[in-house]
Amino acid sequence: MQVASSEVVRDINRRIVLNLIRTRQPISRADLARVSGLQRSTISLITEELIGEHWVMEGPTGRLPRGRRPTFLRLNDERVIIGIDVRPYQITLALADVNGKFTSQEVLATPPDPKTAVEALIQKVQAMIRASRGKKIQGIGISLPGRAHLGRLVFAPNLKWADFDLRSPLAKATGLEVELENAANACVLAAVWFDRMDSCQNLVVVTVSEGIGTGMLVNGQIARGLQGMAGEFGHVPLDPSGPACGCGSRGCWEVFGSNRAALRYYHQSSSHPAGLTFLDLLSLADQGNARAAKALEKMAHYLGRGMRMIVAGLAPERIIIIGDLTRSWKRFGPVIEAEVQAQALPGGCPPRLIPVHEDGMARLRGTIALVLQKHFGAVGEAV
Amino acid sequence: MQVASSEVVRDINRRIVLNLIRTRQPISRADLARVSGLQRSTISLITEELIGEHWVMEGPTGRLPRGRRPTFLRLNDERVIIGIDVRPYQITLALADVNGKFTSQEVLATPPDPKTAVEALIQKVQAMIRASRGKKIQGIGISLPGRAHLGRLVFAPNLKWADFDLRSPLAKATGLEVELENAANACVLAAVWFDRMDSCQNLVVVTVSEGIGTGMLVNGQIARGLQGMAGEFGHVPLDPSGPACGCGSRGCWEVFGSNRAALRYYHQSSSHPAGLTFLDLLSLADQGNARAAKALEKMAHYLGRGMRMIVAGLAPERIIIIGDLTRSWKRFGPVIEAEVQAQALPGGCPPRLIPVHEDGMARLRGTIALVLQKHFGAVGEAV
DNA sequence: AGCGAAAGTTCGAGACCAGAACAAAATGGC
DNA sequence: GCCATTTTGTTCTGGTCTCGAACTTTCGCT
Repeated sequence: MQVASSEVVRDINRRIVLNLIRTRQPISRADLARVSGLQRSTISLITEELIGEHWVMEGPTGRLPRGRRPTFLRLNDERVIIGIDVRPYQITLALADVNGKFTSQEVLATPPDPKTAVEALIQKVQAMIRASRGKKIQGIGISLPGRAHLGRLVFAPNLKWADFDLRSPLAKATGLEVELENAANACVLAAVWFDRMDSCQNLVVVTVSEGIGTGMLVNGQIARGLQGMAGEFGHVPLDPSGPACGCGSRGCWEVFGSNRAALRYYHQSSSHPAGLTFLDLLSLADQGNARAAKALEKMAHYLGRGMRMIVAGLAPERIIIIGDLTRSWKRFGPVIEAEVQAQALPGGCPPRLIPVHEDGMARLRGTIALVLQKHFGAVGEAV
Repeated sequence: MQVASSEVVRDINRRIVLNLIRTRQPISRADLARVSGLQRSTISLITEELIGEHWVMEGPTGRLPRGRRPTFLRLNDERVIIGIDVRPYQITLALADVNGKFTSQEVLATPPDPKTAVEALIQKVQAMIRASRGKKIQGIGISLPGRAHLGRLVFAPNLKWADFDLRSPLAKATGLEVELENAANACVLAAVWFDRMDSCQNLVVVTVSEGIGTGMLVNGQIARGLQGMAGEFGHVPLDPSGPACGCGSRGCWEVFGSNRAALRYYHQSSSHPAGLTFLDLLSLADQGNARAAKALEKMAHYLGRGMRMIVAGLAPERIIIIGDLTRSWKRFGPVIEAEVQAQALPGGCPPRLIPVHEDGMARLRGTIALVLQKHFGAVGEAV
């Protein structure tokens, strides 16, 4: 029940204008008025405010067949954001401007416990703050291989960290706002904010690596559920008598459809030296190894089968698939597509499957979006 | 990109006030100011407007230990809504006021084709309009055993109607706005609007009868997905080698967890005259029939197993279960609860299971809410 | 009757947007 | 070179809305 006043009107329109500048830059005030529906006078006042706060800069003047030349506006790239991608074995820190363009990046090994991790991060971030003298840092976004709620890491089986408050110490030591988000959700944010998918109100990201993670956009908002635990489709049992899963159950989707599952299928059918990676398996299959191909096909089949839950339950417009398997999409695509098509009920149309290569940037861009939405996102919304 | 102006502010506050009156009636202007945070002066202006439009009425005056007596405000029950619940074998029409209190109700057999159904409905509705002389009808809400999109019925396997535009002819003939909604979603709306569950932002309704339907509230909004097809968890295969389902797949959740499934389990283990209903089966079990009990337990087990998709995927705060099975909750509750508990991952807390007896009113109240949300719901939201 | 207290109203100030009028800047024809 | 035309961007007025203070009304209590 957030009551509205005049200032709310300005806040709403301000965010609309800021977002239009973000997505259409460079753009003139006159064009902003046309595309937003606000009066030119109002646009002038709002942009004046935004320029005064260094969110927006005046750029070069344009050129038209007739009339006064427009002065283009664009986002001020002096405002930067720190993105941190925490993964089981390495942590990446990066600095990006508000356009999501990265300017620096560094990597460190993931410490075994969260306390030393936070200490290391504080060191690195403070160094970045010193290095980026002059540029205004808007906040820190963190992507996690698990679930965070109110700043605390509450569930991260692949990271062997205990329940820990990550936000407070970082925020305190750096004086910056810190936002935590699940990795798959971060990928959703990246898609919505930087891949021009903001027209799509219902999409799901499925990340496939050691496990399977899902991030959901429902009605244009991230679905987080109670304590941020929504999206754990990876731990739904497809076969309760299947192999044990790290989560305590048996036969979870990720036990059958993850990279690890494919390796297991392969090792079952062929005794091979351990230490084989999933990328090795892809290579083997491409070199004509029938057993490797069979293992991958089995994995693809189960991946598709699990996705039926998502297709039927959420009816998303698109499903974005992220993981090393996209490197061999010719192999996986048709199998998954067939399962998804099989799920399409009469009347509904199946989602588009979009494989996205894992260059490690999706999550990082998501962390940037995480901070951006605080300033650019709709008013009541936590996107 | 809906731009804001002063009028938007009034619209927002107006809806807030209207909703506060709805949920807390009778309530004085002073209390409205206190609870909303708006100034008393503002409340006076808004309530004056609402009284002028006959949304709100002044009621009796209250009594306080000291000071001037407050004049209570309440919703004007002259504004009424027509709710229609379409089910495979019967259609219920009802008239309710804005408080969701029903004043009349009538039933007709479901015609075999949508065209004659619409004609019959038009007749009935026009009669209701004539009968409710003086009262202002706000619109028509319709609950369907299937999915509707843009006024067209697009998926209704249990109703044997083809794709058909239900909205236009009804709206045209009656001059009223017509809203269509899936039955499970209608139950969600009923819970949110009339059962004081508006504090709960994430809940799922599971309806169990011939099939299994689900309605989802995500971030306080109904999740409809592309073409309104979200919520068809009932047609996710739990076992792809299971019995065929009406949807074309095999081994869907509803093939294992519906009333029909329990009857099948029973008939497999004991040759009994056909024509046995699910309620009969419940009675048999209560009378000590071990095979009936076994069949119901199997159904309960699968119901719970399918709910793991919902628990893991959506992490709702509550799951409301509607259907005849709630009459024997002592039998079903523990089995389902066990499965749901098994799905709770460390860090997350499992949803509360709430059995709701199927008195046929949940859907009807949902149809009322469907129309109410047009006037009472948040601004941009389609709840 | 008079006082205190609470409800409800009135009124001026401030924030904001719409729309019209205006100023500025560029093009092209004469 | 000059002026009409066109487009951008600014200024100003009027209207809507909320806030907050002052005010009126209507009770109970002494």
